[in-house]
Amino acid sequence: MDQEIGHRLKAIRTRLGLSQRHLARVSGVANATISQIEAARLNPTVSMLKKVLDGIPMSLSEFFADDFEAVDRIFFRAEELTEIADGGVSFRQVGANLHNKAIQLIKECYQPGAGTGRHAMTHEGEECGIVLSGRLEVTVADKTEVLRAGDAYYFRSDQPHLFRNPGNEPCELITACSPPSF
Amino acid sequence: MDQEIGHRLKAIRTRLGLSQRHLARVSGVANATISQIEAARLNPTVSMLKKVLDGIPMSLSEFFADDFEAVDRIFFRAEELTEIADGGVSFRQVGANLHNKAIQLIKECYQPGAGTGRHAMTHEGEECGIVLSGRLEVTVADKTEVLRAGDAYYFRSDQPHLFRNPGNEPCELITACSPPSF
DNA sequence: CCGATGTGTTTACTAAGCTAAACATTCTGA
DNA sequence: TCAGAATGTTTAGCTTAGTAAACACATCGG
Repeated sequence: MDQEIGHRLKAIRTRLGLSQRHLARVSGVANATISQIEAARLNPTVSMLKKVLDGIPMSLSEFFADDFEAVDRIFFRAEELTEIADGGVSFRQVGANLHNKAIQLIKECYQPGAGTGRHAMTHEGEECGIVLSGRLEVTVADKTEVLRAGDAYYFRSDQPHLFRNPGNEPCELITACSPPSF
Repeated sequence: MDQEIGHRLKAIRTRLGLSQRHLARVSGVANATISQIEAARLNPTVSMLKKVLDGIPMSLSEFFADDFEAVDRIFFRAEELTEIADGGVSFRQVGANLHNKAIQLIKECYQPGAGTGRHAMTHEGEECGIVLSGRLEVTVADKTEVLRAGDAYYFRSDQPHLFRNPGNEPCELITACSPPSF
C-alpha cells in the first residue's frame, strides 16, 4: 500500500519537474517526509498526504483515481472527452486525470478570430498538432505561419508561442503536449 | 481535514447500517480506531483508512471523490450521465459516486427482447420507475405486468424481480433505487 | 429486576509518523 | 580545480497514531 503511494507520488512529482525539497517548501512539510514516503519507509497520514498534494496542487481523489480505472483505461467515447470552453476556444481532452500521464491529447476548436491571447506562452516540454479543418495562425518565437487542413507543427514549448484563427470559419485541430501543461 | 474524514466515514457507515464494532471486525481494525477517526481525535494513516474502507468495501478515490464535486454538485449535463452498456440494456446514471447518496437515479434503455436475465434479483431497499417509451414487462414476485409510456412501478426490492422488453422497439425508462444497489 | 448483549467512548501503552539537522552525492560555473 | 548549490538520504527526537481493555450507557428477554 505505502509502496504504491510512494511510487505514485514520485511519478507525479518528477513529471512536474519538482524536487523533493521544492515540493516540501510549497506544501509546508519536511523534505525528509517526502523522501520517506516515496521510499515507502513511512505510512503517511491522510492529512499529511493532503498537505503534500496541496502543493502540486492535486486532490486526494485524483491521486487515488487510477486505483480502479484510469491506469488501464484505454478507450474513450466521444462524449467522454471532457469539454473546456474558454471564449471562442473549446478543448476536448482525452481522460480527466492528467497528473499521472505523460501526454495531454486535446481536440481544440478555435472560432473565427479567437486565439490564445495577446501574450505568448512559455513553459517546459514539447507540443505538436495537426489541423483538421479551417485555418490556424501559429507563432513560435519570431516565426509565424498559417496552417490549413492536413498541416502540422512541432516545437519545444520553452519558445514563446501563440495560436489564432485568422479565417472566417471555425478551425479544428488535434494537439498533444508532453508533459501536460494545465 | 480529519474532521471531514470523520464526518464522511460516519455518514457512509451509518447509511450502510453498520456499527463501529461490526465495521472494525470485518476490516480488521480496533473499534476504538473507528470511534476516534469519526470523532476527529485521530489523523488516520492512508493505509489505515484503506483498511477500514476495504471492509465496506469502497475505494479511496470514491471516498474522497466528493472533495471537489459530488457533495454540492446539483446539475448534470446529458453527456455527463455515465453510460453502462450490458447486452441489450444500457444505463445512464446520474452522478458517479453512489456510496454517499441515498438515491440511485438511472435512465435505462432496453433493446427489443433484452432484459435483466433469467433469474430474479433480490436485495435490500426499494425501487421504482416510469416508462418513457416502448413497452416493459415487469415481474415482481408472482405478478407480471406490461407497462407502456407513462406507466410506472414501485416495490420493495426484497421481492424477487426482473425486467424485460417484450416489444419490437427500444424501451426507455427512468428508475430510482434507494439505497443504491450497485 | 437483572444478567446479557448491543451501542459508542475513554485510557495507558507501544509502535510509528514527522521534523530538524547532518550526511552523501552530483552538477554547475567561475 | 574547487567552492557552492542543487539533489536525495539518514538519524535522533518529539509527537501522535493505533491497540487492548475498561468504561458508560442503552435495549432486550426472562
